[in-house]
Amino acid sequence: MAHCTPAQTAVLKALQQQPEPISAQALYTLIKAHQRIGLATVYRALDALKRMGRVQHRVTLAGETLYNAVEQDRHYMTCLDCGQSFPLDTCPLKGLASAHQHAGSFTIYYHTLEFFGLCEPCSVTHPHHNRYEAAQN
Amino acid sequence: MAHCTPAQTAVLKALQQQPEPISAQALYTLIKAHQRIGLATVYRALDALKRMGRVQHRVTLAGETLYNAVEQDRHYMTCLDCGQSFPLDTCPLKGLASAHQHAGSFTIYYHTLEFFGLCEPCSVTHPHHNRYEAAQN
DNA sequence: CCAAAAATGATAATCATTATCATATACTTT
DNA sequence: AAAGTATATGATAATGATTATCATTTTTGG
Repeated sequence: MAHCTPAQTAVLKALQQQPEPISAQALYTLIKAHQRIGLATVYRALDALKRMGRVQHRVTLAGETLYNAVEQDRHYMTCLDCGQSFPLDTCPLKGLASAHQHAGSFTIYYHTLEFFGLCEPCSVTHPHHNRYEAAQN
Repeated sequence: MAHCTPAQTAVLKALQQQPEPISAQALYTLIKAHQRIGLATVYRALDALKRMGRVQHRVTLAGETLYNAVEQDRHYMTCLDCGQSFPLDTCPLKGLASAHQHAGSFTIYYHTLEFFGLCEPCSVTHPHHNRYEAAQN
């Protein structure tokens, strides 16, 4: 197997058209509206595309797995309190050459990067001081 | 609820002693050997600690969820072919001030960062050229 | 100390994901 | 082009990490 199957192509193209990361189930529903495809096939295609370095996944704080095409290099700041993810304007690794091709003997296709903390509204409700040190005990 | 419960403390301390990220199930087995604790409690403690910013999770390519204490700021390069994760020596965001405290109005507690690609042995078996462009079709 | 609230442990339930298997499709050989 | 072989697919059953449930225990606050 050295090329993309029709199903994998359909999955990749659908992902490339998504404005936001999407779940496997939602992707299945989306594609199924236009062509015959099985849920298992969507999962298999996603897995294959992941291993090809074309698709990446991110698991949210709530445990949901979301997929996106790797060329959509998007990063988020996720609030630990309300769970909202705020997209960053640019990739923080922009200036880091090693992030984009090689690190030592390792060939890099893509990276994942996310920040976790408190958004402004939540840090007012739950001041940094109390929360962080409370967990220290 | 403004402080750490005994179970949460046990979970956090166990995590802080782990040389590597660990699964919830393995953590449960580990702690249970020393004290009475339920599996559901381990999961609840992990979730609470995650929301407190003390614990983070990472989901491997194989779908396994691993947890670590956030002070163990470790990053990996993961091979898409063999699935092996190679730890980085230092945090690539070391020089990025915004990564460690504030980004705009967002208070940052921790970040996750991982690179995906091919390790040297696998890139010999599966040259970059063929794999990447084959998926372009 | 006591009532109320929160956390716990055992275990059943959930559901995203994967395994199974018959069939379809793609690839290779004749 | 046909036949043989290999791979992928779709429907659906199975899986297992994780969460819900509930009686009980522990913690909190007055």
